[in-house]
Amino acid sequence: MKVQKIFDSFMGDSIFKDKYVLQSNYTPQTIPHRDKEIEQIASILAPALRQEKTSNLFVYGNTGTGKTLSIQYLKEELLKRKDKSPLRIEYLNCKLRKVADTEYRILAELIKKFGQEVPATGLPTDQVYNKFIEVIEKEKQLIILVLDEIDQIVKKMSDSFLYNLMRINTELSKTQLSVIGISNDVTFLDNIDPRVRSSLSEEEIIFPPYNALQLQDILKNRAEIAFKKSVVGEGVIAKCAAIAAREHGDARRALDLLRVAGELTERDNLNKISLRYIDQANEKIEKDKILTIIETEPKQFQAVLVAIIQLSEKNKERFFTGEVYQVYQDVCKRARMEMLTQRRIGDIISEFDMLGLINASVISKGRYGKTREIRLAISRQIIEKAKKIVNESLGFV
DNA sequence: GTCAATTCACATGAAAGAGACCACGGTCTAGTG
DNA sequence: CTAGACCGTGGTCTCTTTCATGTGAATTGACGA
Repeated sequence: MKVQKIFDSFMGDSIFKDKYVLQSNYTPQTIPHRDKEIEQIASILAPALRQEKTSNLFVYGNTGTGKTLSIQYLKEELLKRKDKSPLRIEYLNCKLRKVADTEYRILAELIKKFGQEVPATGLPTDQVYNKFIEVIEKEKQLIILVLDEIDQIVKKMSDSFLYNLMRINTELSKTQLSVIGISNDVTFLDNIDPRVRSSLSEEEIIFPPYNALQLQDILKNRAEIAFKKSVVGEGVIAKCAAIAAREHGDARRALDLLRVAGELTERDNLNKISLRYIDQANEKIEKDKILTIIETEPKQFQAVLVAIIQLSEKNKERFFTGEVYQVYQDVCKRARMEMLTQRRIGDIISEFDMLGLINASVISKGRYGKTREIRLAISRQIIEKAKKIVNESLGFV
């Protein structure tokens, strides 16, 4: 039986010793090549141990450069050392949908961390605000608030929330609050209120991308714990590192690559990861990412995607917003669904651009107007799969 | 030929509506003593 | 008398629509050489 075989191979020797080490939520003991940054941050945060308010800090760097990891590490260390001093460090990721992407929800989440509950909705925001202040003022303490992906806050709402947050110290009598903002987009500092900017980035630290050699180091460290001996073939780590280095030095990417390559190897019942599995892994990651995005997208978005795919199939490479809208209207008619306005479709298209499903750039065709030039950014094989998913979900056959 | 004005086809912004969700407080109802 | 059911009000949140304004260069058309 095939099933038995599959299970057998899982029961038998795995090439993994501890796969968890390669997952993104794993916190390693050491963080290679980040000593300098960690030291800098440490010296900024150190006053907290003496009950002094620390400067607000803005940490910037691409994804997978160890920002979050470093902060988490320092958080642990600080809390270890704090003795009885009333220091609290709260970490909050502002990107998590449905958890912390509005002012209200962030406050609610923070209040929850301080051990109180607020309803998910229904209260006026300023009431939640007051509640938050009340909660943190209950006892004298020093609070360091870590806001990961802080750029999302500004993107989704205005910067007024940050402004309030920066100002909140004036409303506090006992407690003091400092903020650490983590972002992978520096440009976001440019479009926020200068007052907020200057107080948020009292201190600024940049995490540069890892280069290929550093990535190799990181991978080696983890691979030793993650895999059994002599599982990782010649050059495998170097290749993972090279691919990830090409993509902005993203360590998370490199680790994913290694993990998926391992999984694929295991699935083929081999006990040594060879180079060709890295390529496979690279494809698989890309494909999975795109397909899950497509799958989870709402119907209207899928309809737009259908339109884009149809256009790219017949009408050569590039096309424009207006064309997409026309085909989209057609798609809607066939699927018997409501049509959205062109205004909205424009937004949807730019969201696709952000997701990386398409490449779109605004161009001017002079006399013939200004529009977005759109190109599908999905490879052929994935398109077929994507088409299937989307057609099914819209009820086409 | 040169130069500014024109014009297109949208982009981009702001505001506001619709519909879903929810908390809160007041009123009504039925069950209890 | 009281707990619970049932409303109405007022709040948030998301997705949209409506209205308004912006925009970059090909085209046009007037102008001067």
